[in-house]
Amino acid sequence: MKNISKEDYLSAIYKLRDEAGEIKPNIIAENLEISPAAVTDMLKKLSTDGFVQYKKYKGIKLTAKGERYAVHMIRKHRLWETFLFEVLKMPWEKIHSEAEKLEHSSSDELVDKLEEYLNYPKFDPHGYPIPDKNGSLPKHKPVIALSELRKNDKGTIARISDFKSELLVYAAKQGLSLGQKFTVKDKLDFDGSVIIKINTNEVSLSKKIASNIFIVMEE
Amino acid sequence: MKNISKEDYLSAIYKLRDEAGEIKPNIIAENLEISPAAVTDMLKKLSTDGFVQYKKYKGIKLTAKGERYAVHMIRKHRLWETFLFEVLKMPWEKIHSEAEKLEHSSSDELVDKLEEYLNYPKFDPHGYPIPDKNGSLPKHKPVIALSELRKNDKGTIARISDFKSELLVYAAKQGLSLGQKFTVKDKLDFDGSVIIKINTNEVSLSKKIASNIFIVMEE
DNA sequence: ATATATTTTTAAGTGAACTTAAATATTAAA
DNA sequence: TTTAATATTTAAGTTCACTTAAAAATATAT
Ligand SMILES: [Mn+2]
Ligand SMILES: [Mn+2]
Ligand SMILES: [Mn+2]
Ligand SMILES: [Mn+2]
Repeated sequence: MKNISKEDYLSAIYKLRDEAGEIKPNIIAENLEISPAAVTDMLKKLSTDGFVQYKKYKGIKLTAKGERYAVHMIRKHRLWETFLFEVLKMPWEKIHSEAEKLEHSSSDELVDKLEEYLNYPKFDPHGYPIPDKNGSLPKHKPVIALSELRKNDKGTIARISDFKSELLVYAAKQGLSLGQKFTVKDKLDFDGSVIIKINTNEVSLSKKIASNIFIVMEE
Repeated sequence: MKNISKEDYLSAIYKLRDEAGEIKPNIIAENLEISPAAVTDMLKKLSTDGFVQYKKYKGIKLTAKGERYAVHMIRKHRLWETFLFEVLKMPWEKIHSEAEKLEHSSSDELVDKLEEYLNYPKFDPHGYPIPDKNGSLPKHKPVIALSELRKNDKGTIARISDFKSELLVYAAKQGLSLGQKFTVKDKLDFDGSVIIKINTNEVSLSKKIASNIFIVMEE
């Protein structure tokens, strides 16, 4: 294939399915920051190429081939992120957009060597699982959005959405980092914001922010 | 800028100037493996953007701005090559084409970190000098093509053209590697081929091959 | 159920980087 | 110096990934 644009569509569709369930052209358009018309256009191409199943006005679904390709791209992305963060020590909030470009410019051979060099990491710096060469994801405990928790629930931060660097900067400033334990002190009915306690600090997070932070519940 | 194609034109023009002296559209076309018409097209754009000085049917020259940009791209290219070879241990003959893509997909910040991680290398794995952040090239002894030497001349291999992986594979197989010392045993008037002695081995190289191997003469 | 709003698709058009074929300049040879 | 060969440019057309505006389908609200 080797086509930046198509590759990003496939990753986006794959990721949106996990998050949003049913995938509609509009969501893809928003996600990729392009017009809905462009999405329709591309869906037709991806469909003729056998990467998605697409009937107009009906749903969008990756084919087995499309899914394989998407996972493959996600693998590249996350391995690059890990390299940039762990090895080059680039800032947490910059690695995503950098990897967004590198993923399209590196051969499988290169990425496999990178994986080896990084010693087969299982999660990227934002907590997302890294698919292996065969496309299998590492086993991990189920994560849920922090916004789903209720008062007095305890958990550990496992993942933070990486698509907006502003969120990452903000999260870091609030002391939210992967592996951090916390307790939900309160949740406001009014606007859905949550107050959590991290160590001795209390931090208040808007509903939108809380829904972009994923955690593992304490049993 | 951020435009793969334009970036490759600029590097090509810069490198061709060193090798070929006067730069003509045809040479660029050959080098980039595109039609001469495409070159004319692009030269107009690069000219309006102030990267080259170009009057039709007259010569082509990089402006100061164009030269800065070209050196900048070459820096990225050579640092990536060094990383791929030294750190990831990718094969010598594959790193060039890989770097050819990566150079367009990495920010300055990333490349600066890469340089730091590599501990400020001065030459890439094929022996080309790596420009520093300011665009200055490291000091180095003058290199000349092996094809220019005469019988009994002695030298050290300092650089091997990287644009054709076949040449690199062949060179390696013949025992030609950077830093290798040799003596010219003979040079045939007939076809310009040279016979050199490396350690105890005698190797015969065609004129074309010899002209792609650069050496430092022994004083 | 009908009207209204929203989503999706179609239509038409753009800019970038190419192509091939034809026209025009330049350079080299007779 | 006229002719022939070669190099370069122009012209016209293609593909890709977009755009905006309008049309059509679907979803929602009264
Ligand atoms: Mn990411
Ligand atoms: Mn991308
Ligand atoms: Mn190279
Ligand atoms: Mn390149």
